[in-house]
Formats: sequence, C-alpha cells, structure tokens
Amino acid sequence: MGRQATMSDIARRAGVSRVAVSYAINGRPGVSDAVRERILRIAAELGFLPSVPAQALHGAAAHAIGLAVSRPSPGLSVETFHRRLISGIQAELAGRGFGLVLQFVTGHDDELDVYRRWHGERRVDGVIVSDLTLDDPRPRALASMGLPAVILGEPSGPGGLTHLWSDPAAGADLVAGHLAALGHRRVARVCGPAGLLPAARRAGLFAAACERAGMACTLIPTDRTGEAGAQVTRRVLSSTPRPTAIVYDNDVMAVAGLSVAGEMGLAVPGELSLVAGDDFPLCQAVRPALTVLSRDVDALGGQAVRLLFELLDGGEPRHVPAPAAQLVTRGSTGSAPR
Amino acid sequence: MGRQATMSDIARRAGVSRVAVSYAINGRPGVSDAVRERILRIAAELGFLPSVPAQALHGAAAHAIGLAVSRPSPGLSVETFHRRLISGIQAELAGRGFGLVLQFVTGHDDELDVYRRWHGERRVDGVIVSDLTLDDPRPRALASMGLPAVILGEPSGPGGLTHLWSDPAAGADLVAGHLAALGHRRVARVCGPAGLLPAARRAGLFAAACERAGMACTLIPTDRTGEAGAQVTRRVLSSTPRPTAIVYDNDVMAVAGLSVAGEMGLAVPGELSLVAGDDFPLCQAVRPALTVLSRDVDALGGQAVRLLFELLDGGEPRHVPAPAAQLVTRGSTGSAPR
DNA sequence: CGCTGGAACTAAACCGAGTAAGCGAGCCAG
DNA sequence: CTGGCTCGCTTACTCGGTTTAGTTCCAGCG
Repeated sequence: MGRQATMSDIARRAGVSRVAVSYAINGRPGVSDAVRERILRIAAELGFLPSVPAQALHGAAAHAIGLAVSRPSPGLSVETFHRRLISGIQAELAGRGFGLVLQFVTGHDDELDVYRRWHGERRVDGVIVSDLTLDDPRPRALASMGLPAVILGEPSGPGGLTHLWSDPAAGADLVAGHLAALGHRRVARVCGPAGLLPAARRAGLFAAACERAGMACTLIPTDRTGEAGAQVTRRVLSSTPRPTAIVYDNDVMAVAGLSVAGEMGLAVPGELSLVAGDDFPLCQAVRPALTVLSRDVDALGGQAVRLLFELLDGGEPRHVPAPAAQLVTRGSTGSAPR
Repeated sequence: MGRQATMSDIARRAGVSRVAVSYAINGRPGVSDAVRERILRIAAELGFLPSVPAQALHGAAAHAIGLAVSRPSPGLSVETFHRRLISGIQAELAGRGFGLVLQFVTGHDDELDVYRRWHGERRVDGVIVSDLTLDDPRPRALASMGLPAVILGEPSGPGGLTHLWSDPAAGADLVAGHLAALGHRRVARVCGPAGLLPAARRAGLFAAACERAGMACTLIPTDRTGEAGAQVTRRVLSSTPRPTAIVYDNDVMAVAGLSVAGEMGLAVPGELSLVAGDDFPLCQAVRPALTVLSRDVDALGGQAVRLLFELLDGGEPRHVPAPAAQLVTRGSTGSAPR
C-alpha cells in the first residue's frame, strides 16, 4: 500500500540522517551497533528495498543482464535450447540479485539496435549472445560499444570478447563411433542451416568423423523445422542404397523422422537407427526413446553468467571451453541390419 | 567507447542549459524551433538515449513489465505456452519501448517474493500472472501490494484486478462434438494436475460436454509429463472396453500417446483417434499430424499487455474474455471403429 | 510611455540513493 | 591540561533527468 519506503522515511523514523541509514543498510562502518540495529529493524518493518534505478544512477550497475533471442529461427529445438539456457542463467543470477531482461529480435541489425538501446538506457550491465553466424557482426559491434558480453560460440575474428564454446569435434566422434560400433556403414546427417556457424561446423566435423570411422555420410542442410525433418527423412529413406542410420541436428526433426519411419513401415531400431542432436523431454516421450547427443545447456547458461560477472568485476575477456557433449544411448539405435 | 552521452553533454555542445535539452528532446514547448533542431541534431550525433534509471527516479515508470514463470511445472506444453506468451508480450511491448523482465520461480511464495522485490526496487511497472491455481494467494497479495497486474485466468475471489481468460466450455464442446460426430462413444481424457485451476475446470467441462454429446468419458489426472502420457495411454488402451478416442491436455503427452499407440499396433486414426490440448509445432511434425484444440497464445500475450497498459494509464481493473479456442482438424482423428 | 503578456530560456529544487568531507565528542598519550 | 586520534554522525555534493519557479527580452496595446 502507499508508496515504497525510502531511506529518508527510515531516517525520519529513526531520528538520524539519511546517510546513517545508507551506511547501516550497506553494512559499512560509520554507525554504532545500537543505531545500526534500530535502523535495520525499522527498515524491515517498512519492507524497505533500495531503489535499483537510484542505485544505477550513480554507479553503472543496473543489476540486470540482457538476452536477445532470435525470434524467427524455426524449430522447437532452438526454443527449447533457449529455454534451458535461460533456466541456467536464472539459477546463477538469482543468487546475486540480478534480473534478466529478455527481448526477441528478428535479425542481427535488430539485435544490435536492442543492445545499443539497452546500453544507452543503462538498462543492463552486460549481455549474453548466442546463435553465432558466419561473419557475425555482433562481436565487433559489442566490443566497440563497450558493452560487456559473453559470446556463446567459437571466436572467428580477433575481437577481445569472452567466448564460451564446446569443441563440436568430440560430439561428432561420439556419434560416429557409436554408429560404427553397431555396424552401420551408410549414414545420413540432417543438418541445420548452412549459414549458422555451429551447425555448419558440426556438419563438417561429423562428415570427417564418419570418414575416420569408415562410414559413408550424406549431409543434408535444412531449416530445422519438423516439416523439413519429415520431408528429408522420406526422401532419404526412398533413396538407394538406403542409409541404415540418420543423425538429426535437433530434436523436433528427429521426432518427425521417427514418425515418418513408422509410417513407411521401417522398424526402429531394427531396420533403422536414429540419433537426435539435443536432449529434451520430447526425446524421452516418444517410443522408442531417442538416443541423443546431450549438452548440459543449463550449466552452459550458468557458466556464461559467471564469465559475465568476471567481466563486470573488471576481469579480462578470455576464451573458455565448455563441457563437451555426451552421448545418451536409448532405444532408437541398434545394430545395423545385415 | 567512452561513456554514454548525457543531457549535460548535449547542453554544453549546444551552448544551452540542461533543461532546454530536456524540453527539446521530449517535444515540449519552451524552446525555439531553431534551438530545438540544433539540440536534436547534436543528440543524434552523440547517439543520445535517455537513462531509464534516471527517468524512473522521478515518476514510477521503470518502462518494464515483469513475468514470473513457474519453473518446475513439468511438461513441454507449459514451456511452449510460456514461450508463445512471451512472444506475444514482446510484440506488443516493442512498440512502446518497454522491456520484459523474466524470472523463473519455484512456487507461489517464491513468486510473491519476486513481485515484492520487483515492486520495491522499482524494477517493473506491472506484471502478468499465469497458471492460476485453486485458492491462489497471488491476486490478493498483488492487490494489497499495489502492483498493477493482469491475471491470466478466471477470477475466483473478489479482488479488484484485471482478469483475462477464455471460457473453456466452448473448447470442450468443440472437441466433444467433433468426436461424437465421428461416431465415438467411449473417450478418455488425460488431464493436468487437479490443483491447477484451468486444468481442473477443463476436465470438468469436458466431462459435461461428453455427457451432453452422449459419450462415456473417463478422466485421468497426470503431471503432464511425456512419461505420464505414455504410461496412462498404455493403461487406458489395455482396459476393456477400450476407448476409441483419447484427448490429451497438452502436446507432449499426446505425442507420447501416439508413440505408444504405434508400439501397441493400433492404427491412428483407423482404430484410435487422438486430440491434443494445445497446438505447437510438434503437433504438425509427427505422423499422423495431431488434431488440436488451438488457442492463439501470442494474441493472448498481446492482449494482456494492452490491458496492463490500460491499468498503468490509470484505467480501472476489469474482466475481459479472451478469444475462444478453435479446433484444428488434422490426421489423428477419424471415424470410430465399428 | 508604461504596462501586460507570452515566448524562450535558465536557476534551483527534486527524485533516491552513494560517497567525500567535515565536525563535535570522547579517549589516550605526552 | 592539551594535542591528536578515532568514532559516530551530519552536511554537502554527485548521478541524469524532470519539474517548478523565475528571469529576460520583446511585441502589442492602451
């Protein structure tokens, strides 16, 4: 009710100056224990909380970090990825009293405008950037803007920003190795858009891993939607010779692929093995449950936040490897048909 | 580069006082057109943006609204629901220069703490509340806190807050009518947790709608996870007499159910019809695509924001009906087996 | 010629905090 | 007994913008 209590209110009630209240509440020396205690009691009574805008006025701390999410990138996986990323970010943020400001954007230009606005309006202290593309303008722009940022993705140019990314080679080897060990010799890889840096790298590395494992590999780029997953799967399964395993870049395409396989009367994993590129609840809900290459996205978000705080505390930007992806074997992969 | 330009910087460069700059930038009378133009030109050159914290200091406008999302509520549908809600909120917010502050919470108490903090710290101007439960303490608490709020859900107590909700009866009738017209006589409804207000209401109304349509209906409460969807489906399909149609409260359970039906050798829609409770990309990705009861969640989010702005502009709280859900017929429903 | 009025601008106060500097009291040492 | 030191608290200034109250200048008008 009424308005929020301010330090002046507390000072008046306690019969001291406003500054004494500031010292008491921030736990700095300058007030006696007796007065400090009285002030804290009154503050608690009044439900006092310091005004973030007022604090942000003098220092630069807005006590918030920003995350811009590319809106039109289709495919459930991306959504789920971001949701888990946000979840991980939150967990780390909560302890520090920081807030998360979220904004959907439609492209890099739009996103940079958002960063400029956030920074200009002192709304956020730093940002976390995901979905790196080839020749991405964002790192450079952020650096010249002076807005602290943690980039989720491999550093390409020079740019002195903090990057956090995991080596996709390890994951590619895991999947290729698993399939090769099961006796597969012909596999298809349903990839993400060729323009997205991580998707392109994953595709290339998987092809290389297949070669090393002695398997033939077909790469098919898609827009990562379920529709695309279904279409591509139908086409691939109609080709001759038919691959005995398909690896999908995300979960929604894999689910669509599984449905198509069922429709075409192919037993999974008896006649066809499937691997999904990310582990989300959906992958365990379908029958058979999908073998997945799983990243701990929550942990990634948390680590990104910790790196951002490092920057905010005056640390130098650095490049950090993220934990590697792990293969979770479920019912959708089995021995290759003979 | 450097720090952000302030009004003082502009004033110095333009050779006028800070106040003149304020007038010029806010389009208020008090400066000549010549000076105004010069000030605006310099402001643009310097990339000036007013500091939100500084503005928030005098009025109450933080230029942000808050959304707390219940974190542990399981089930992909809820996640997707929130994602689309956020998307709709964003679209409406973007035009007004408002930001969205997001926070995951673990329960009502936690959520109320978050609201208290947001409000106390002047971080947000209002909030949007979803996932109403029976005897929900949040509306009352928000009202007594004086924090403007739009509640997505049916008003239960008195409380003078704005509520936005759609009549679930219409949707229940649509689904029941559709199935009855196809000749179904025995249906199962896989529901959400009994404690969630909308889930409970939907369940009750669907049972009533079935009765009116002359169908027998079994209600089964679940926690909405894919696992639960699979389990319940297996149990239901093993019972005698077997229902000829199953209606799920969300998408992930429906997908799990579809997989189980395939596993058990039941043709969809030949021997069994399935309906999902929400329309998300996933429902179109699987084969056959799922018939769904679709709400325009994006529009809902947008409308919630508009109602919140009404409140912020001094409007009175009111109760508003949301657009009714629509039935989208796809491949998973067909004539009942004879 | 002087009075009124409005346009154009400025000085000063304010919002709610943080920080630096100042000042009186009490204590200790010389 | 007094100089100097610390403790405890206050006054004064800052942040960046808004608002209120003037002030100056000039035109119009009686």
